[in-house]
Amino acid sequence: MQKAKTDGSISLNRRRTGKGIRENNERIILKAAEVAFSETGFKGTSVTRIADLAGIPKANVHYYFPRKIDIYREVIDRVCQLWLDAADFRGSDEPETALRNYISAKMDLAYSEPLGSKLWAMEVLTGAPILGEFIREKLLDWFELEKAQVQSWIDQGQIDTVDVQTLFYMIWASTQHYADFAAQTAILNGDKALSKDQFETAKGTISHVILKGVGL
Amino acid sequence: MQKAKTDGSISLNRRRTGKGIRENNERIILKAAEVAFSETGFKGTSVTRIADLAGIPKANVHYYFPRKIDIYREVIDRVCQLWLDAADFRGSDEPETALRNYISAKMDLAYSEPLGSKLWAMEVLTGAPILGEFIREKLLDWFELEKAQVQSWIDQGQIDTVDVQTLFYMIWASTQHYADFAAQTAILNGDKALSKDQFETAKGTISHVILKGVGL
DNA sequence: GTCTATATTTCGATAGAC
DNA sequence: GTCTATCGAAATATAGAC
Repeated sequence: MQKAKTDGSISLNRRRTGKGIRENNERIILKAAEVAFSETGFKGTSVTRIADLAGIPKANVHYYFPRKIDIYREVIDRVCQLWLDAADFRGSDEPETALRNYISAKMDLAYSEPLGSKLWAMEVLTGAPILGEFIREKLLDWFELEKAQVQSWIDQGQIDTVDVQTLFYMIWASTQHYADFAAQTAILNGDKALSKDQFETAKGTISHVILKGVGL
Repeated sequence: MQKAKTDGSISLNRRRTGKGIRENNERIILKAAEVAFSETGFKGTSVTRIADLAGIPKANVHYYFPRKIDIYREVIDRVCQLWLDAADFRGSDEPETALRNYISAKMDLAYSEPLGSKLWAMEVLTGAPILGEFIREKLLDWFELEKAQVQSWIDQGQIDTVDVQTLFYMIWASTQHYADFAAQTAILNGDKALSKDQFETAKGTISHVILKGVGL
């Protein structure tokens, strides 16, 4: 979350003079851009909107990031990192623990990083013009390994015979739904964002259905 | 799909002279707009883009729909109709049949109307500025009835005790994933759109996991 | 590093000839 | 009903004074 600087110090929101200015302003801009892009996508977001959200003159935004696409790439890069840092199955050989931990980690991520999830969804909806490369070059290999693990559980009779890809998509879709469709779930929840307790309840039901659903 | 005219005839893609021109051109524009809006959302879509997709001069698009928002509302209205026309649980008192049919209907809809699903997702991602009203006024009531049906199954011990809202969200998310995240599933499928057979396989696994997951 | 002014393009929408 | 031309606003991006 925080960026280590070369001198070892950490820049937070506090404005600084000297060397930290660029780093600090870049972070503020990227934070604002994450909000804006997750709301209206790349084409639908103006640099003016990002500048306003960041509380920085538009010209300064261009000073740090010459073109809009430069901001977008940085923001998407961070989302890719979030995905790669998320839990995977390789930490456990035991399907019940592995699945439960994975679902829990994905739900926690949807709760703590909803903007990242929404950005991912927005990118894929628009045809994954930037994310496509990442999915092809990094996620694909990761996916093959994870699928192999689940397939081995099936081959050994530890879980039911299910389509492995579909199982992953169910977990991804169900957990990310709570970030991507938050506007909808809020309305259906009486115009109130879901509480942390409701997230935990949802996590419990998703875990129950998925685990029991594959025979655990 | 086809619109009945007052004279009883049907307009398809073929250009006509006389009374059918407006209706025919409006349909062509709406079809193009559905593609464009589902890709880049309302703000991110230009009237020029819609006109180009429709193969109609931009000025003509404005002749039929004075403002961009007029096109958008029409397209969203159709999506709302699709949702309401989709299957619900009230056709069956028996949970296994009801759930299986509902999942099947939602998967068929994701396959046959992916643009509608993507538009819905795009709208909700952008905060549901238009859909919000529909969700509040129509979907909410529908949802309460459906939830009550599922809750009665739980109360009568026909299915496991799960969070009913979460169960619905799992079904919606898992089925709509195949439309909304098609760009991603295609890449993970070797840069090839999923076949009808793969859709059926996915439908089978989703049904298996959901039904068994709630104790059926 | 900041910020006003501005160049250039694109966009939504309209006018008006045909 | 069609379509060229265009207006005014908004958007991306840059220049240049401070």
